[in-house]
This record gives sequence, structure tokens and C-alpha cells, in this order.
Amino acid sequence: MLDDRKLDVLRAIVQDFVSTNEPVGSKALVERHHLGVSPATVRNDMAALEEGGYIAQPHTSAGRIPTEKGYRLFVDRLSTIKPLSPAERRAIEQFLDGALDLDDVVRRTVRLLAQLTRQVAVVQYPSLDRSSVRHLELVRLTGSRLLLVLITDTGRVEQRVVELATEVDEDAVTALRARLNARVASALVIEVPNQLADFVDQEPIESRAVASAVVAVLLESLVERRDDRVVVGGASNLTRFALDFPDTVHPVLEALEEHVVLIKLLGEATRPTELTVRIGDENAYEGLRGTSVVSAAYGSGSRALASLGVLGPMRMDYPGTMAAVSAVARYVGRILAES
Amino acid sequence: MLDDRKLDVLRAIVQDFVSTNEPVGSKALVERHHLGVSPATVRNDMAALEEGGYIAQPHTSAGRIPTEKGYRLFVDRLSTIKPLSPAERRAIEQFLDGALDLDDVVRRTVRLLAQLTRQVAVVQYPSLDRSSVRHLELVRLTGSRLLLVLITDTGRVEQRVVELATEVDEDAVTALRARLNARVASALVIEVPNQLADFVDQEPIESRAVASAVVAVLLESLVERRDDRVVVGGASNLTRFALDFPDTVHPVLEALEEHVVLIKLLGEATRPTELTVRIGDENAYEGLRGTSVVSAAYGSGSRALASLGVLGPMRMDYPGTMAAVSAVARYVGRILAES
DNA sequence: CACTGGCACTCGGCGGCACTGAGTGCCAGA
DNA sequence: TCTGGCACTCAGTGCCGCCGAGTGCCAGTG
Repeated sequence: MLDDRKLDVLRAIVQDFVSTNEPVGSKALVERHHLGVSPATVRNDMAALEEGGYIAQPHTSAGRIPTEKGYRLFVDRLSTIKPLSPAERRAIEQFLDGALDLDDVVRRTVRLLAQLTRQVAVVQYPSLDRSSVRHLELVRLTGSRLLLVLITDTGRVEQRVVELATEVDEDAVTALRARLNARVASALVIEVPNQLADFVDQEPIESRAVASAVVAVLLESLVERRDDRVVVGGASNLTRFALDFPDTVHPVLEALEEHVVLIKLLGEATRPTELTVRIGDENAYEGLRGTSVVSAAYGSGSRALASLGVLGPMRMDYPGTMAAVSAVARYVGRILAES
Repeated sequence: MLDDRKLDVLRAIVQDFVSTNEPVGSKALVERHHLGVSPATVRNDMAALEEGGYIAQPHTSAGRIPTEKGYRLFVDRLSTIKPLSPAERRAIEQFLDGALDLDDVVRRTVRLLAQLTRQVAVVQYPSLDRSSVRHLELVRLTGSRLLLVLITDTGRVEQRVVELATEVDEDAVTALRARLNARVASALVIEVPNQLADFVDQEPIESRAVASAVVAVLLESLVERRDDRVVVGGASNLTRFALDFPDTVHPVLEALEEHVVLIKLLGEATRPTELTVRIGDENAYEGLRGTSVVSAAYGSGSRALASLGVLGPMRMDYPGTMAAVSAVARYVGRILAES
């Protein structure tokens, strides 16, 4: 039913529409792409494509625009990921190599992605669940207040104040710190609750109260941070393509502030650098109709830590965007593995 | 030249225009505000106000809208800060009391401000320069890598990895940590470079190399963080008032991503809770024409730590916004003083 | 002298109307 | 199976005239 030429026509329609943002007609199509047939023939093919639901006309006397289904087919079968230009590769390296700490890596990444794709970029912090504990620090602020700092292998730092009912001296803190680290250092964060299950009971009787308070705060902080953090950048790119639809930008801006929504959008991280493309309603969030999301998991080695991606109009340059997202994800993984 | 009634008229014009976003005419004015005079009289007053540059007509056959100068006069002399409703006070308390750590305080604050004012909120992190050192932590990651963690009295945490040329053992790290803290603990951050000026020289000869590396990274991190951090929220509120001017939202979104610009916008922190209002071109940044900024410094006690504020259209509810910003600044200061 | 009512005037916004042109579907012919 | 031709549709555009909100000015009044 869809022979090769029809697919060529669909590909040409998607490419033209993406670059001009105007319905494309049969005549323009044969002029811009050397299809080797006449407009009339193309019209027949277009009728077939419309029949199949791949393209549609906004109104009777207009050209065609791709539908969601059309974009899907394009992404799945008609496009090849466009290799990045050397300049772009260089930009990625230069941008990320100077990063100082994890916060900096994330901030730079989001900026880089937004710049490369000229769209809205979303980067998730390395998931706590999938990280492991590098070190647990316990600082005595005053006699009855400790600062608990958790440092992961990805450089993430979580800190929390522990209020104690009783006073505690420096030596006790040092000892407790050592015993805690012996238990959890280099364990997966998700394993920490198990590792500490009987920790308090095994403590010397005189330090049980303190240990119990510390462990409680630690476990609590792990639960609270479950809602992993994301950073958004390039929101101003929204207006580039939304000038025509001023009512569509508001819900998108709202969505960008709902980090929970964004995390769902990026999707479950699978294997590192594996690309996911969600087109239009596929990402099932009211207010994000008409937008597409290209995301990839990143990680060090074979372990996926979290995801990053970009959000743009359905009429986006999929091959280019996919290449950029994939390259950045790969590079971030490398940076994190090094540190 | 501007008698009381003319000022009343100006006040009425500002109030009406702010709430309706439409040029206000003489007739509507006498109907909605009981000015006790006829439209014709008001027209004369309006002519005088226009003469003085306080109001203008967008086109000949339209009502008047306030100019920048008009808003300025309104803010300076014609408005009283609207007290917050009990519901709003309660919202502030509930919102901020549950905060876990500094990041959380900042995130909650920005969200709260955006919600209260229905505008774009900007909150600056407590300035490093104005904080003091609570503790300096040195963690031995491997033999040749240390993690340096700086914790300030406002709960801010900065961390950085120190790469060493030689191996170092746990005891040496402990000793160095103790000596470092003896020097800088509870000093103002801005004093740290002075405090450490001769630190390396006074170290035992065998630990000089390590001390020098650590101090170098510490000083460097203080310089780099000079560009203090800000957090933005409520960007979706932009579209509420920018529907009519779709071309004005793009530059504003861009400005929101330029944190340096935002920091300038908030202005130099003066005394805590002191309000600043910048109207239109007063904040002198291309692309922010037509917007106003209401900001306040916050701090604990009499020490200003940083600023927060909101950004909105020139036609904003100044009394309400000023009340909200001021109340939030006061409350944030209190929260930080407690922790 | 300040205020008021009346009146002529201006001009943006809106609906109606005709025209244009891009693009289509269909059909007969190669 | 493709092509050229033809009638048809309809969004977009420009033009026109009307409506009405709002103004400025002036003469009249307490």
C-alpha cells in the first residue's frame, strides 16, 4: 500500500514542513525535491497518505502537513540520525570539560543542549537510587546539632541537620562516623536502609540515642530526595516556534515548572544513550499536546544514572535533535565516570 | 500645579488601568470612583496630567494610560502598602516552615513568591561574601584525592575535589582539617583569604604540599562562586499578561536565563526588608522595557544576605506586590536566622 | 474662577464584500 | 501507471462604511 515513492513523498513533506512551517503543496514538492514525477502524480500519492492518516490538510484549499502518525513513521523508518558537525563535537567537549562539580556539570549540560538544539532542554540529576555512597560525613556543629552530609559516587551531595536531645562530644561523633561509613561506604544508596537495619541495635548503649537520631534523618532524607531533581534551560526558545500559537506556550511553561511532570516525560532510564522519541500525545500530558520529547539515558559504563532530553514542537528537526541528545548523553556519561 | 484632585485622578487611572488593562476614559473614571465632579472636569485634569507627562493616550480617540513617570509618582506618593490578608500570612508561614535545608528554603520561597504575586519570582542565594564559615570539611576519597566541603552559617554548602600529587594518609588529613578549621571557622567568608595568607608557611614541612593544594582549591572556589546563584520561578505567569504583546515575552525569557542580569536587577542588597521598585527603563536592561521589578533584601538580624523580588509588567499591582515581597523577605530572614 | 453641559471631531475596530491565488480532486488521454 | 487539463474550494487580503468611545473646546452658570 505504501510503496517507496509514497514514503519519499512523506519524507519530503516532513522535511519541508519542518523547515518552512507551512503546509506543503504538490507543486512546491516536485520543485524542491527531484522526485522525477509530476505534481499530479504526487497528488495521488498524497491522497493515499492522507487516507492512511499520515498527513492532513488544515483546510480544503491548503497543502498538507504531517500528522503525529506521519512523524512517527518518519522517525522510525525514514530518517537517519544526522552526524554532528565537527564544530558541534568540539563545542560539546569544550563546554563540558571545564565543569567543576556535579552542579556545574548539570548546569552546563542543560545550557549546551538548549544551544545545540535551539529548544528547551531538561536534564535530570543522577538518580540517588542508582548511585552508591562514597562517604558519609558527620560534622559537630554544636553539642546538640550535627550536620549529616551524604556524598555519592556521582558527586551528588545531600545534607541535613540532625537535632539531638542530648549533648555529644567530638570523640563520640568521630567514632560514630567511622562505624557508619564502615557499614554504608560504597554501598548502593538503595541498599542503605537494609545495611542500617540493625545498626542502632549494635551500637554501644551510650551512643544509641545519637545513632538512632542520625539514622532516622538519613533514611528520611533518602526518601524525600526520591523525587529526583531536574534542571530546565532554554525556555526562551519556546517563543521561537510558538509565536503563531500564543496560547500553547502557557501550558508548556507551566509544565516546565512541574518537575514531577518533567521526570515522567524523560521516561524511565533504560540503557545509557538509548534514545526515546515521544511525539505529540504520546507523552500523555495535558498541555503538552503538539510538543515532542527526545530523550536519552546517560550513565557511566553500562549503568544508567538518569535521563536528559529536549522538548520542542512536533515539527522539529528530529534527525539533528536526536544526534545532539545522543552525543551529549554519551559525553555526560564519560565526564561523570571520570570524576 | 498638581492639586489634590489631579493626584486623585492619577491614582484612579493607575488603579483602573492595572485592573482592566484598557485605556481609561473620563466617563468611566467618574463612574467607578466617586470623584464628585463631572467627566468634563476630569478631562481638564487629565489634560494637565498629560501635559506633565504622567499619562498618555495610545491614540487620539482613546482613554489614557499611565506613563513610567505616572507609575513612579503613584508608587512614591499615592499608594499605601496593602496589608496582607490573614490567609496570605498563613500561606507564607505554612510554606516556609517545612523547609529542610537551604536549597529547599530557596525553592519554596521562589514558589511562594510566584504564587502570591502571580508574577515571575527571583530569589538569590545568601551571598557567600556575606556569610561566615561554619565548618570546613576534608574527606579523603582516595590516597591522592580529597573532597573539600565548605559549610556556611546560612547552610550553604560548596564542595570541590582536590587532586594531590602525592599520597596522604588519614591521620594527616585529620590533622590538616583541624588546623584549617582553627583558622577559618566562624570567620567571614570574605576574610578567609586573609586568614589563610600565611597558613601554608606555618604548616609542618611534610604537609606543606597537601596544604597548599587544598588552600589553592579553596580560594579558587571562593572566587568562582562570587557570581552568586539565583533561582527563578513562576515563568508561566509571563504569558498571563503578555498575551497581547507576544514579542515582549521572548526577551524577558532570555533575561531570566541570564543570571548575571537578574542579579543586577535585584540590585545591591542594602538593609534587610528594604524595598526597591524599579519601573520600566529604570532597570536599564534592553529587553526588559515595559517590565517593573520589586525587590527587597533579606537577611538575619541587621545583616543583609541577599535579595529577592518579582518581575512583572509595568501595569502591576504595586501595593499588593510590595506587601508580598516585603513579607516574604522578612520571613525568609527569620527562617535563616533560626537554622 | 472653577466647574459643567453641549457639541463637533477623530480614529480604531468591525462586519461585509469582492478578488486573488494556491492547492486540490477528478478525468480523459498517452 | 503517469500526465496535463480543468473546474472547484476557500483562506487571506484590501477596501469601504458604520459605529462608538473618547476627546478638546466653548459658552454658560453658581
